[in-house]
Amino acid sequence: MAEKAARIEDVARAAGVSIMSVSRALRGVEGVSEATRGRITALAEEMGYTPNRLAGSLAQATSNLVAISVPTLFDAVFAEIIGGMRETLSHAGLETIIETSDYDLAREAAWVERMVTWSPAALVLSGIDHAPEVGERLRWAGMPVLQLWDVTDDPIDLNVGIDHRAVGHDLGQHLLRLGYRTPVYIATPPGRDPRAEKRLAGLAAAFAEDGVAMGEVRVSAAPSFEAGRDGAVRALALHPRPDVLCFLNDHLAFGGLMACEAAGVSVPGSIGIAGFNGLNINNVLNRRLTTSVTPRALMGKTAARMLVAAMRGVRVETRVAMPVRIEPGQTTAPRLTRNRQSP
Amino acid sequence: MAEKAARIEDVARAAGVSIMSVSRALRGVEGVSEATRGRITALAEEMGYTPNRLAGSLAQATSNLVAISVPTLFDAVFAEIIGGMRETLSHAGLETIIETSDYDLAREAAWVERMVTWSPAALVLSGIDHAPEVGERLRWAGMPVLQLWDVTDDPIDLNVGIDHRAVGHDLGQHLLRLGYRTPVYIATPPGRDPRAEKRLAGLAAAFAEDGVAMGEVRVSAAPSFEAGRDGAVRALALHPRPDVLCFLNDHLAFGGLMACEAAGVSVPGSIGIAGFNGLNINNVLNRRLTTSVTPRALMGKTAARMLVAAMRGVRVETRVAMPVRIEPGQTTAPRLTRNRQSP
DNA sequence: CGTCTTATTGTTATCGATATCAGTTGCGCT
DNA sequence: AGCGCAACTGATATCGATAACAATAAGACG
Repeated sequence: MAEKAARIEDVARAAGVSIMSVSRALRGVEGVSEATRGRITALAEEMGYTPNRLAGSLAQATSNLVAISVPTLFDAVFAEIIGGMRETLSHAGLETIIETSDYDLAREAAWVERMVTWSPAALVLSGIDHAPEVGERLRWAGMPVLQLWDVTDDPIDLNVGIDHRAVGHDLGQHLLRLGYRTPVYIATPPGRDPRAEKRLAGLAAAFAEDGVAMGEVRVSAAPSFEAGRDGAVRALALHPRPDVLCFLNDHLAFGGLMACEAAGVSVPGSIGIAGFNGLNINNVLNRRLTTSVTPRALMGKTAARMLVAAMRGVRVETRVAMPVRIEPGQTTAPRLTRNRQSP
Repeated sequence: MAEKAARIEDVARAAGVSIMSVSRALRGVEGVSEATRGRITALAEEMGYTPNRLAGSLAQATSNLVAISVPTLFDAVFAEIIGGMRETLSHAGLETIIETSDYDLAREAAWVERMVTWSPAALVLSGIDHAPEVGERLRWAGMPVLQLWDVTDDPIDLNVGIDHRAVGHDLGQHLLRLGYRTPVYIATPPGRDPRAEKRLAGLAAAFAEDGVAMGEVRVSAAPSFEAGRDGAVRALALHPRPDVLCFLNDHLAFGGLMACEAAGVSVPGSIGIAGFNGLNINNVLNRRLTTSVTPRALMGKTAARMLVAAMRGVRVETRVAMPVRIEPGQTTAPRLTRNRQSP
């Protein structure tokens, strides 16, 4: 029948001890003899007892929940970061509760407000740009807070990410070295993804250092394959025609690649294409995109480790900027010669 | 400073009423005059009071958490289903807590065991195949349970999904109609994804009904672009060479498409490619794959609505099988004529 | 052999809310 | 004026655990 779940009191009664002994025995806390601990553990197992987390968390004023906010799960990037965190966290007995903020800072702030009432063991936010009240609220909340994916000099608490501006700048220098001189940046409208704008700023700065101006094409709101395709179509119609298309990320870049192919524009023969993230779709493309490979799984793992350490009161390093490697497109080398000769 | 968060008692004291009045006022429960309710609400707002969910859930023996288990988040499919649920759930004031089981039934079972101690408002499982103890445990747990993505005649409670065997069967008939006679199924090893095996069963059955036998190629454990590519390479080496490659899903199918392209095998001129899911990568491909479009967002939304209704005690329909549409590859039509002429 | 540790176990208060039931108060009615 | 009922409001128990402290038992030691 619908037998009620066993409570700690039931186990205590069955074992003929007080509930405190059961509590101590099952948590592995000292204060019970090994003999009774064994007896209690066996009995609890047998009765199918699982402690009520709500009660336990309330009493301890802290739960085993790690609350994570990401902008979206549609982008494999955040799924991979979360995947990277997962093993370490679950190994430490922590559950993850995930929010997708859809790049909406107000929504993120409201979520933070709701989450703290769950007394999470730790809180993870994506990026370093938040609604003003968030930092204030969390700086003194008592739990470890980790800002992920972007880096800052003034983190709320812990911080693991990549320097998006530097990534953009590196890509710009890479493309300049290959001889590109008419770059266009293709992305969704600004205001949504601050990281993308930082990359653009770095990219534009790198080109500007060589006196090269960068064009911009902004497409529909959702960063999708289709957006990349549409952006590329519009970019190809520009005069003068760009010699390299820099996309917000690999998704858009792939859409752009397809558009170029459809338009009969050879890649990278007559136009270069650069993305961002190093998604594994690139591994099977016959014309690989130039991209910046972000260490997503490692970033997640590092973040999780820092969090677990911080929960235990250990705080070795609080800021980690991870390296990003530029992966050249498969056939970008030939351009170098050709362009050096005829700039 | 690190001022403690306001508790209900603080609000009560400030308003000069009992904590019960505050509780009633803020929950919108009847039993307080509109005058005092207004005063309390304003004061709570001003003091930045947010009720402690742990305490509230413990007292009510039910939380506002909806626990969702999916096999993986790397596959956009489950991210989209969750996305579809999200709006409806958050509108109803529910938080979602997500687990990725990595297709491991034991892990799913352990998670269920842990989750029920959080007194979730509802529980969502992916698929209908579970460890034996799971159904037993949940059938009498008191909370709504929804099985997602697959359908069954004997659900634990609620069920929304698609009939994978029928999907496979439909695809088989579709491909037969186009004249294909040497099909090969390319997938990861069996035992991991029961849905994929059901689709295969349906597919093979459809071909068998026309006396056509189907080949099978099994590749590395992770269902990735690379797996599809590798599978296609192996399939192309078979004798006789298959005339159509049916992949586990669109990811593998895309990898396969790239492999064919690289091998100079024209698609769909000399070989057909079929995937599953109707991911939007297909929208930008210059050679569209044949695929079965699964209504992922709608499925999520439907599931969420059924759950919310069930929580309110309303139980209109408990089983929903959603339609799946076959989307023909862009240029499969010509094959029809050609193959009919020379079978 | 009595006292002092130390290990083990139990008792009571607490976490921050909600449920239940017991007062109050005000008002309509006869 | 007296009565009854409804609308508010509050006091107390409860949810199922943990924290802090008290009590008991078992050795150690002089």
